[in-house]
Order: sequence, then structure tokens, then C-alpha cells
Amino acid sequence: MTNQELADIFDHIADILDIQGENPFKVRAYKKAAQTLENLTTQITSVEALEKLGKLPGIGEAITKKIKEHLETGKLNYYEELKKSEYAPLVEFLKIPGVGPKHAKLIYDKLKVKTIPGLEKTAKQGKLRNLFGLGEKTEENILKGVSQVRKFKERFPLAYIYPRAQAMVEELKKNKDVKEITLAGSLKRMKETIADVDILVSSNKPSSIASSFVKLPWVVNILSKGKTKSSIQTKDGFQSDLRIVKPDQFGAAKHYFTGSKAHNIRIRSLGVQKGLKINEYGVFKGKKWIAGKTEEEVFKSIGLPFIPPEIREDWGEIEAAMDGKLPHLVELKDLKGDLHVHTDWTDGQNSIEQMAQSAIERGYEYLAICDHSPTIGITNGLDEKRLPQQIEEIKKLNKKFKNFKLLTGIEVDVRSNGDLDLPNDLLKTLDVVVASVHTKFTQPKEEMTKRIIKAIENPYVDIIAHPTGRLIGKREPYEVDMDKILDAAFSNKKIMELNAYPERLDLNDINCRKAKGKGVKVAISTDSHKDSHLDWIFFGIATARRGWLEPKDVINTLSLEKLMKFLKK
DNA sequence: GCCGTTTTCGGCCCGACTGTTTTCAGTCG
Repeated sequence: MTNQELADIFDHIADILDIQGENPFKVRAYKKAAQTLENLTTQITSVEALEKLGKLPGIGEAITKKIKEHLETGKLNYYEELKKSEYAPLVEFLKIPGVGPKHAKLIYDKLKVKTIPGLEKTAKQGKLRNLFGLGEKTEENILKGVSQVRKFKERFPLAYIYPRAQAMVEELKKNKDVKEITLAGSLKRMKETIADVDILVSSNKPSSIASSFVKLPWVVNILSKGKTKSSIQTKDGFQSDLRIVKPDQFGAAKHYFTGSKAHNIRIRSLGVQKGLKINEYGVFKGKKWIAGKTEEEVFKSIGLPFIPPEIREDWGEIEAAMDGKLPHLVELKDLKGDLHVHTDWTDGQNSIEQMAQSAIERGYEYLAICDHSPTIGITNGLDEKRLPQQIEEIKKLNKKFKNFKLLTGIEVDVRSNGDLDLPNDLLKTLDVVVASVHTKFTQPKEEMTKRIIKAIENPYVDIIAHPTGRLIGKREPYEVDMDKILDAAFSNKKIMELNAYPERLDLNDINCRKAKGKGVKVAISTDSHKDSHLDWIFFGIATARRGWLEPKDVINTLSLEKLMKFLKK
């Protein structure tokens, strides 16, 4: 039972209760508990962990008891009973935009419809419009919503959304009535997957902005258009929401629309304690506006320093801010090099020299060439004959550079028994050895954990690449005991990779934070297979920041000299 | 259901847009 599975149960409970018409604060309590569990950095696998559990935000006596019951018996009676409720199937309806718990219940109570296909049929027959509170328009919207649920995926990878969102911002900037413009929401917080694109604009002519927005070239459907708020769907499959405020309100609005929701609730509650009201228009004392031009002003009003967007998740950032212990998050400019790239010696597209040139253009001091080893046959992996040849080539090239060095390396495969597919005699001649799992992902958790720990214990291995093997939206992480892996990494002074390849982002934010907590250093590397891929470091940095990493936690912020010392080379 | 430098009871963040019920409930973020 993972935290995520427990979180899903409480989330489901909240939805069923909501449809049943339970006390909305009780519903919110379950939602809050689900969120806390989802964001936890340690797995709740033991009953002992429960001692600390009750102290977590939103988890009190009743929910602790429920978690305990589930851990001990493998199920939760309350949940099992709730699932038998005639309203339980209606949770599906909540996925339809515009349908909430009240309408779901109403539709079922009056028409006994409880499936999405059934709902579609009923709507097409024109039966919904006769229900009290619903009309023709709502019926139409529900039909649209049903087809949308089919057509639109739930979330998109950050790297898919980000460039498209930037393009929308650039297009909107052409409107001269835009004073300030920014991305907001989960995109501003750089979550690894994004449901929709939030854009915030300050302007004295809101209607002009709204008109530009709904006329953007990517728009396929206008969902709503108002003076301060509009929503569209784009041809790329995602929704985008625009908010427009006055220039003096921009900071308060930016804070508010960046979220997360949990963070905002905390901030607003702190405001209430100080007799302040905080909303998207500013900070108010009574009816008097006292702050809100910048985000800094909003934080300052409740006595806090600026909290970076990436960590606004109510994962402890507010407590850290109160104690003056906010991390100084790592930035792109802190990085001195990339420790994992491929070339045309294996499955990369550019030569070693071209990769070096691109690294130099990005201001790096070093670049580690870590091509594949023999096991990955299709990549033309380097064997005992070709790897020494590549090392020679790199040595020759290094004579050409000033203030820059190519590091010799390999991405060596970890076999299913934990052995590496190149001999130690060869590995010890390299500057950087990155070890990774590319085969037999379905091993049981214990075997996989042992396998990786064995690689960590090899004296010539420096870095474990993409430690969970997940591909966002395509492949779940393999089963592995991350706590044990990190403990082994710490005691062997080994580095964990944060692979910045857009579909990997592995370690993810939560595991980065866990690594930091255990004192394990992280390498943010792109795994580039092409010179332009070096820019993907952007998403690696974003994930590192979400994981609270500081320059001191990241190994490739070290100068070449200090790096080589750390690697003992 | 959670929580407490106002409280172990009585609160719980706040506002915009839509559609429909002509004064507001439902949904969303």
C-alpha cells in the first residue's frame, strides 16, 4: 500500500460524501488528508510510522485510525461500505466539466442515471432540461463535457505544455494594453504534469485583453469570456484560463493564481489571524487595501519572506519561512556542467566535438561523455574495444579547449543480478561512471533494490542514472525501496541522478527532497542525445527546485577541480 | 473531520462566471 493509493482512497471517500450531500468541511477534511499523504516524503508502510502521522496537517484521530485499519487488515470498512452507496458510481460524473456533486445527485435522484454513456443518452433525449435548476444550456454543456472527457487527456507533461504556453504569452504581449503578464498555476510551480495553462495579465483595459485571448490562433472552443476571467480550449488539447486584474493588484493576483490551493489556504488563514483579508486583489485591513502590487508585499503583510513558486505546496515551506529556514534553491546559473550526454558513437545524433561546442556555448566548464555500454545492442553500445578508442579521441579533443574539459565516461548497464556489463579495469580509467537499469523492469521490489545497491557498492560507479526508470505518462516507476537505495548511496558516497530528459524527470521532486534529507548529493543531467537537448536542463532545474535542492546539494554546481576531488579522480 | 497565542465547540479562504430559480445556487480555480 503506497501513500498514493491511500491518498486515492481518501479522495474517493471525499467525492462520494460530497455527492451524498455531507458537510462540505468534512469533505474538505478528507481531501486535505489525501493531499498530505500524496505529498509525504516517506512511505507509510509500518504501523510505527503512524505515531508521527497524527501530527501531520489535516490528519487527526479519525483518519489516523482509518489508515491504521487499512495497514493492518488490508482494507477499510468505512470505505467498503461507502462504495456500496447508490451514489458511489456518480463520482464518474465529476470528471465532466460543469458537473459537480449537486447536479450529479440531482440527475441520479430524478432520472436514475448513473453512467456516463447513460448520461449522454439522457441528455440527447432532452430529458435533463426539465430538471429543476437545469435548462437547455446546461444540457448542451453536459453533452459537450462528455465528449471532452473522452477527447482530452487529464494531464500533459510539463515539457509539452511549457513551450506552447510561452508562445501564447508572447502572442498576447503584442496587445499594447498588456501591462504585465505571467504564467500562473501549476505551470508556474513547474509541476511535472500540467492540466491547464493559467495566464495572468494586468491591464487598465480588460475587455481588450479578453478579446485578444479568445482570438488566439490556437483556440478551438471558447468556454467562457468575462471582464476578468476567460477560458478557452486549444487545438493542442489543453484548456487555458486567463485572469485580468488592475496593475496595483498584480502581485496579489500572481500569488493567488500561482497556488497551490493548499498553500493559499494556509496564507489566507495566517492573514485572518492577523486581522487581514487576502484575496486576488490585495491584502485588506477592514475595507482598506494595504498591499498587493508585488508578491513580496503579500508575504510581507503576514511577516514572511518571499517563497519561490516551485515550493508553494504546503509541504512545510510556510513553517520554513516562519523560522527563516527557507532553502536558497538551485538556479540554472549555478550549474558548471552536464554529467550525462550521448554522442554519435552510440545512439546520439552529434559528434563529441559538436556536443562540446554546445556545452561551451552554454558557459559550462565540463561535459561528461557517457555513451551506452554493450548490453543496449540497438544503440551500438561501446564495448571493451571501442570505449578505449573513444577515450583516446576525447583526450585529443581536450587539447583544443581552454577553460573547458570533456570528461570521459560511460552509462554502464546494471544487469539483473547487479553486475555491470563492463569490467572494473576499464571503468576505473574513466572520469565518470554512470550506472543504469534498462532491462527487466518487472523484477520484484527486493531484487531490484538489491540489484541497484550492488551497483552502488561497486567502487568505480559514481552516479545512478534515472533511479526509478519511470516515463511520465508511459511507464510507471519500477518497484524499488528508495529509502534503502538512498541510505546505500549515502554510506558509499555515491550520487543520484536527476535525469532532466522531459519524460523522465527522475528522481522526481519528492525523491529529490528525500535524497536531500538523507544527505545524498544529486547530479542534474540531461541525458542529451542531441546538442539542443542540453537545454532540457531547464526542466531538471525546475524539478530540483521543487525538491528543495540548493547548490550545495547538487554535484554539478562544483567547479571542475572540486568535482574531480569529489569523484576522487 | 480537523483544529486551537481569541476557542475542546464552533468555526473552517475567497471570488468570478454561468445559467436559471428574478436574487441565487452550483461549479471552478
